[in-house]
Amino acid sequence: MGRQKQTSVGRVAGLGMGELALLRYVAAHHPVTVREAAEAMGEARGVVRTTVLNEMSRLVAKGHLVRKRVGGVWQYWPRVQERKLLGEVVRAFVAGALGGSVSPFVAYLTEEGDVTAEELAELKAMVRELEARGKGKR
Amino acid sequence: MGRQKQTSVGRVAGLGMGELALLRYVAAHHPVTVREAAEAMGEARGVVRTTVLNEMSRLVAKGHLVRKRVGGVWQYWPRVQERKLLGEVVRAFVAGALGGSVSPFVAYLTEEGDVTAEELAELKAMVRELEARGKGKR
DNA sequence: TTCTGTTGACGACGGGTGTCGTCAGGGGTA
DNA sequence: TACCCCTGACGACACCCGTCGTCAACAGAA
Repeated sequence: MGRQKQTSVGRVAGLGMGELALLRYVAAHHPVTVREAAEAMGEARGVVRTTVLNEMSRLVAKGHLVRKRVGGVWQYWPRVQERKLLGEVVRAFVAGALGGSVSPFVAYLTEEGDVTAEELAELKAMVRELEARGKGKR
Repeated sequence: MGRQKQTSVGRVAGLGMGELALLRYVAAHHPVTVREAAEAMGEARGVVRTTVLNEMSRLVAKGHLVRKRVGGVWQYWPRVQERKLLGEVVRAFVAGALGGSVSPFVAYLTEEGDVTAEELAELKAMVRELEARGKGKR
């Protein structure tokens, strides 16, 4: 699949799209070497090894990744759990792009979100709890 | 409220944070003149008139805003409804930053989303419908 | 008509990201 | 030991976006 410009769709919390994609990959497959990540990213985004290497360095510099030398090669780990990371990302997005309102998201979910069974169960539980507590505001 | 660096938190769908904030403002108050927008943005983000003017021009160039000369001044309108715009933004975010999965978002809602009563009702309806249809996947 | 404040069009700059190419080390293998 | 492939560290560039400053065109007020 060919390269794409992919300039600025979805930057969040001090991370660019490329960095975020890479970070997600590492979070899902750690520990990871540059080679592995480069291959995955190469396939997913069509980028070269040095690009990935650079991004990983930046990620380390930004404190999102940590690395340790193992057998002559560096291996990378995410600094925080993926769940936590994405939570942060979502929070930043809601605050920054949506001005703090979750309505657009709720609308999105309602209209076309591919909600899995687990997610549905989660939502159901949330709805039940919020209703019980009468926590819905305004 | 002071200025902030606010470099890259939340870029989406070919729009920067500043542009998006401005676009939201216009969508919520159209028709709007540069002066009005500049005052609002000046207060909200601490930016100068020419900055807003520039952003509005870019937004026009990108096709997100249209303008019409009224009494010697340009007035701006959003090209699409705010609801549609934000839907697009959310879609881009989910696809780009979350890799297509809405889980992080559901988790966010569950944990700390300030869900209003209307949103809660919407979610409830959605849950009911999805359950009825057995549409939850996997 | 002349002066003054308002508008817009441009042009600039700096930083952050995406993307590479190049070059120097290091480890095995002939 | 001499060579070759794999790794990383750097340095470079192009773009986009946030932010301004400047200057010319205009519309009223005097």
